[in-house]
Amino acid sequence: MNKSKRRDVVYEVLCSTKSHPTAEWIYEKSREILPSISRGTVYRNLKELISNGQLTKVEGVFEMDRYDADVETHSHLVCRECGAVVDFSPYDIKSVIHIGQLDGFCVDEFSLVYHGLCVECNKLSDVNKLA
Amino acid sequence: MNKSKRRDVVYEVLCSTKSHPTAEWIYEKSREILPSISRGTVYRNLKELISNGQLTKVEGVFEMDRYDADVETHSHLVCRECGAVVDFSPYDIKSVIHIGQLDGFCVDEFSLVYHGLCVECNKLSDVNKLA
DNA sequence: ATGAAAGTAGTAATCATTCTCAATTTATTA
DNA sequence: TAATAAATTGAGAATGATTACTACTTTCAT
Repeated sequence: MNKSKRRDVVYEVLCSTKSHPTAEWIYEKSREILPSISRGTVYRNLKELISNGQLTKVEGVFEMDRYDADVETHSHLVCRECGAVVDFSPYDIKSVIHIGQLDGFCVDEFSLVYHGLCVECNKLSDVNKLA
Repeated sequence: MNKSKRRDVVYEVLCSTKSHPTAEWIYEKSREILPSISRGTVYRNLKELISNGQLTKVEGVFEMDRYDADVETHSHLVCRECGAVVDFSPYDIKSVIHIGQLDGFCVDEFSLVYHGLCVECNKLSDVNKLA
């Protein structure tokens, strides 16, 4: 990866917020710093920074993709009304569901998705390792 | 809601599987039963069935929307390789993360999103109730 | 049976995202 | 320091899932 002013700006803009912004928001903010930057460049660099492990896409929160420079946490509190997305470090799901409360949020729904390999695909990947 | 053959077919097609299909898949299957049904009709009826509480959109799993006639469960196991989506009734997140195993799946990532109202919006909705 | 409301097919429009490509910038090597 | 190869970019076209529109059909309460 060569050095690139545009990529640096995209990354800095994302690091400057905890709001889990959309690509469009990142594009607008980046233009305040580099007015000539294009949407395509923002999208491309977001992708490259993801492959490079510097940021992640926040899935399952809104229709639009959202990005996060915090590559560690994977849990979020989402306000249905104003759209605020707040990071949360999350394990005790039982009590949250029971109490319906988390950090002042009134929680009434959750979405939990586990990602991995199913039995079949796991077998196949073992075979491929041997080959 | 009037009765509608198309809506019934869309609903039956979705009920016939546990694979959490896309709208396109539902459209193809529905055409096997009613060849004249259109994509728009499938999308519209999926939406209406959702408002009517008969099915849900599965969020945060893939790029495309997926639908599920099981309106109760909210947790899924997703295979990164073949795309299989398996229902799971899910609370003990800690042990899953620790063991990395669930129903034969090799789990290496999860995504947990809590939905609700933030403090501010909760206050506002209280105010509105009084008014 | 009849008229209003609900539903539909087909197609155009939308809109976030990706792709294309000629031009520019960066890195490498002579 | 050239010169060449590789990476990056802007602008705009293309994509593709979903939604909107519209003229026509069906449903249903009276």
